[in-house]
This record gives sequence, structure tokens and C-alpha cells, in this order.
Amino acid sequence: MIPPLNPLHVFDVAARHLSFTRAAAELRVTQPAISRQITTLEGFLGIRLFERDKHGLRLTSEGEEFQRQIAPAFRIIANATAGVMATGKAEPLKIRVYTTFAAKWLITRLPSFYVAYPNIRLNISNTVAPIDFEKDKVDLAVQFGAGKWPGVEAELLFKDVIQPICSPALLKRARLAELDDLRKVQLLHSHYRRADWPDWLMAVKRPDLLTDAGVSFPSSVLTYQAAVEGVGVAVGQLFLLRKEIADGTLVPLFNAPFERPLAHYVAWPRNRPLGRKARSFVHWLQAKIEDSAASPDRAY
Amino acid sequence: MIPPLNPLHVFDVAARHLSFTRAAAELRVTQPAISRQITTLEGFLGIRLFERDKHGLRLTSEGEEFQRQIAPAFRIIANATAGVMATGKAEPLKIRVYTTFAAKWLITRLPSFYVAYPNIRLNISNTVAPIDFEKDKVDLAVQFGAGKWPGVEAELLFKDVIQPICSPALLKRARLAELDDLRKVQLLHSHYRRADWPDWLMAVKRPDLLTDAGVSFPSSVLTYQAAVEGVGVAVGQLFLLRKEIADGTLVPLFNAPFERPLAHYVAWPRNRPLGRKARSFVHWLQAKIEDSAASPDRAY
DNA sequence: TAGGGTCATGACAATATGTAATGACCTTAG
DNA sequence: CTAAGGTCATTACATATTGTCATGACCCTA
Repeated sequence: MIPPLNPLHVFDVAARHLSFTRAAAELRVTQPAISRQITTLEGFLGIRLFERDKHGLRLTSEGEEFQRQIAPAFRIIANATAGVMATGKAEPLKIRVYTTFAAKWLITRLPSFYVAYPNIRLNISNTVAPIDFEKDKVDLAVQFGAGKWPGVEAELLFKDVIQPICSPALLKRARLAELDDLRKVQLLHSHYRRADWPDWLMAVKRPDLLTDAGVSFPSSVLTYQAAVEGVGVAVGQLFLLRKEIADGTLVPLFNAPFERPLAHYVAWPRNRPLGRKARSFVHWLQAKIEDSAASPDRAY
Repeated sequence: MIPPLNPLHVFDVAARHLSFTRAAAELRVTQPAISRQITTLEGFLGIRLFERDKHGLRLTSEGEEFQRQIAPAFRIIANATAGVMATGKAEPLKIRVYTTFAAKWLITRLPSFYVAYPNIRLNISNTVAPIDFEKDKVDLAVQFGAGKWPGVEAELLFKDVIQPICSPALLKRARLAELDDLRKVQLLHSHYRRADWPDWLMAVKRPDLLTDAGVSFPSSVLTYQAAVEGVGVAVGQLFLLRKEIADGTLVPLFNAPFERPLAHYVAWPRNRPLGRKARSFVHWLQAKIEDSAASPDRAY
């Protein structure tokens, strides 16, 4: 007869520590969770495994014997699991991200991921267009939008704060001091972010400044590169341009950042439960995003 | 690293059978449940364990190796569990029932329980009064009432159908043909079921027949015994008197059974989760109740 | 006796697991 | 070559299990 296995595992840990609190710490849950699991196991077996009295916690003699017997089972399981996960037969984690996100943020930080998780192999593809989980067989994707897609689970990465940016040279040359000065320069657009200029201009109540003139690029990386080269003024995603802004390669204009109700999210299909590796990647992403939000000047 | 244990167990079983459907049967769940558990485990490990294709199910080579390694762990666990449960240190299952239920139904069927569950020891106490789980430290109780008690979980056993009964001798002697004939005999009462006569008489619209005369016993067993002896007419719980009625020891009168909105329940305190043994007893109880409801003439 | 540690408990939230209904696919029998 | 009956997967949903937070009771130490 197989007892409830999670309680059994909890028992193994708690018996090693002779402390529910420390077992809770090891298993990264709270102490009451341990208490309940043990109660469940004792209830199932019909036997007290721990003696809880004056001087803290002790195993009963049956508990001691039981723990002695089952402990090897968990060693076996842990070893076998480590073994199978190390076969290299493990599928690499497939991730799809936007070209711009990859170029401006992800790539420089990837080494840190490989250090933290040496045996997770990544397979990162990038695209400029939104992702359809049905077609693209990926485990995770970085998506831009409102955070709600049918059949898709998503967690926020960072909000979309936009502001015009240009090179310091252009700023100087064109004397961009007020909004009307925008008429003097090229406006740089990105195919998949056509709304950037209209939205920002609307936010500063000058939709009249929108012109059809200007250059359009198939990806924001290129648009931003053009801005760096001094070709014109682009509307930049501030989060992705922290480094350029911090080191002066790009200058934000008019002191008018605008936060849209859109954001970048990590997303995955709701039906498939997230694997261990995918979960690790999501955690790493979130932690790194937080880092770079916290220390703007040391973006990486 | 410890993988999700329930999925792991399911994997062990499924790998033995090389069939999700048969594994489902062994574990007494449905096939989709197995499918999902395996998916979860594969997701966690990042490795396919089964090959599902044309010719049914096969283990991948990693799956085969993995199963070979973990199988012993479950053998160990099963053995250790059997061992600890057989130490005899197991607390007996404490059950409290009404004296009448014990005498008229439970005791004759207990041998069948011991046969079915040879290593569950029972500690049955009986009482005539309702149970307070706070005070009486019992695992299970058979309770009579409406099925709702604060902090108590309960499952229906059988409904309360009552009807006057007496011995065939008294029936003949007193010529009990119609309701008014009740005036000619003693009415037998039970302390804890004082409402039996009033309720039944109300049901047949003759509350006027209720008299203070008659004899009262501290337990229904005694009341029924008195009825068997021909002392008078009692209101009987038909479910508990099936045998007596079937073999003619007692005769139901006036062909007017009355079903009250009350019943016997198995009950247990909501906070403590039911142990394995308690669960077994509840299942056995319910099955036996169903049996005896189905075959009235072979009550045991 | 106050402070800090232990485990237990009740109410509730989150997650995991199970189900029913159904579909796609393969094998076998007619 | 279908039709029947088996396989597993998938969806939408229900239920059970597990975990949390906020406590409380108790014991130890200072």
C-alpha cells in the first residue's frame, strides 16, 4: 500500500531536521504546511510518528524505524531524477522573443542565465511579429500587448513607457527645444509599432505634428540604430534603451515620457503545464528585469 | 531534486502496464488522469518518457532506464508502510454508536468487517445520547438527526421510517385492527425518542390517541424487546427491525409507515482529516447498509 | 514577566488532480 | 473497405489537496 507521497516526503525531511520549522524552510513552504502534511500521514497510517511535547519534537520509535526505512527511497528517486535529467536527451527550452527585446536586453544578460542554470539549454528564436502558440511550437514567448490572450497564461515583465529619443548630435544640430521643432527632423517609425508616434503625440496633445514623412524600419532595433546614427527622431521604449540613455548615446526629448496600458509579458499556452526549466527561466527573467529596473546606470 | 511524487508513482504503474488505461484501472482513476500526470512528469523532467505512436505505447530508452531505477523506491515505500501499519502500535479506530444501532444492526455484521479488514482494530463504545466530538475523543460516530452539525462532516446511512409494531401474540389477543384499538394496549416509549409516538400519530392525524399511560425505557433496544415480549405497542425504526419483521417476531401495524426528515449518519469532526481506517469503515458501513436495504429477508 | 522560539488551528486562497465528454488515430473483424 | 472497439489526448469543468496568514498555546531563557 502506497501512502500519500507528498506527506511522506515531508515526513522524511521533517524527521531529518527534527523540526517542522526547519523542514518548512528546506521545502520552501510555511510551518503550518508541514504540520498539516504530517497530520495527514499520521492519520493515514493510524500511528503517531512524532512526539510533540515539552522538550520539542521527537520521533516515536515507530516513526524512527519508518523514517530509517523510507529514507533510501527518496535517495533513489533523487538520484534517478538527476540521472535522467542529465542525459542530455532533455529537450532544449524553446523560447521566442522579439528581435528588439533580444538585441536590446536579453542577449547581453544570457550569460548570467547559463551560469545560474548550467544544464538548461536554450533554443531562442526571434521574430518581429506576435506569436501563435498553435503554430510555433515554443515553450515560452515574450509577448507585447495588454496581457490577455485566449488560452494563454502571461506574467508581466515591464510596462511600455515611450518617449521620443535622438542622438545628442542631432539634438544639437536641430536645436530640438520644443515640440514644434519636430517639424525640422525626420520621424523614425517601426513597422510593428506604428502606434508609437500617434500615441505619444496624442499624449502631449499635439496630434497635428504627425506626418507621413519619415522613414520606417521593419524592426525597432533598426529604428533605434537609425536614431543613434542621427538619422532622425524615434519614439523609444525607455526600458530597452536604459543603457543608451545612461551613457549618452541617445537623449530623451521634451521630458515627457508616456506610459501606455500595454506591456511586455512572458507567455505560455495555458493547457501545457510549465515545466521545471520553463519555470526557472521565467523566474530568472523576472529577477533580471527587476535588477535592471532598480539600477538604471548599470543596465548589465 | 525530488520530482512531483504522485506523477512519479503514476509513471511507475503506467510503465509496468505499458498502458494508461490499465494503469488507470489499477489506480482507480480515469485514463485522462493518467495522461495528465505523465504529461506533468515529462514536463518537469523535460524528457519524453513514453513514445505514443502507431503501435500503442512504448517507453523511450530514458523512460525505461528511469522506471528501472525508481521502481525499487516504491517497493521500499510499500514495504515500510505495510510494516509500520502492522506494528500493532496503530491506534484502534474509535467509534461511538447508539446502543440500539449496535444491538439491532451493527453487532451481527461486525464479523464481516473483521474478515474484510483483518488489521483494523475497532474500539466501539455505545451510548444512548448524542455525541460531542470535543469531549468524546472518537474518530467516527453514528449520529441521529438532520445531518447538519456545526464543525461536523456527515454522510447519510439510512432514513428514519417509523411505524407501530407489536408481537403477533398481542396483535391477536388485542385484535388491533384500527387506530382506535390502540386505546386497548400499552404504548411503549423510548427516552431518547420521545417524539416517535407523537410524530407518528400526527402523521395519521390522530394526535388524540396519545396518552401519558404506557411504559418508557431508557433505550430503544429495550422498548423493542418489550414489544417482542408482548408488553405493548412500540413505534419501531423499520430499518433496524427488518429481521424481526421478516421472521414474524414483530408485526408492523396499520400499514402506515411514516418517513421523518431525520436519519442516521456517520459523522466525524471536520477539522481532523479522515484516516485510512476510518475511511474503510465508512465505506464498509455504507456498503452493508445498502446490502441490507436491498435484501430485506436476509438481513444478515 | 517579557521576548523569542516551538507546533497547532481556523478561515481562506491557490494549486493539483480528477472527471465527463469528445476527438483523432490505429487495429481487427465482418 | 467500412464499422466496431480499442488506444491516448484534449477541453471544460468539478473536487481535493496543499499552502498561507493570522493567530493561539506552550515552553524556554534572560
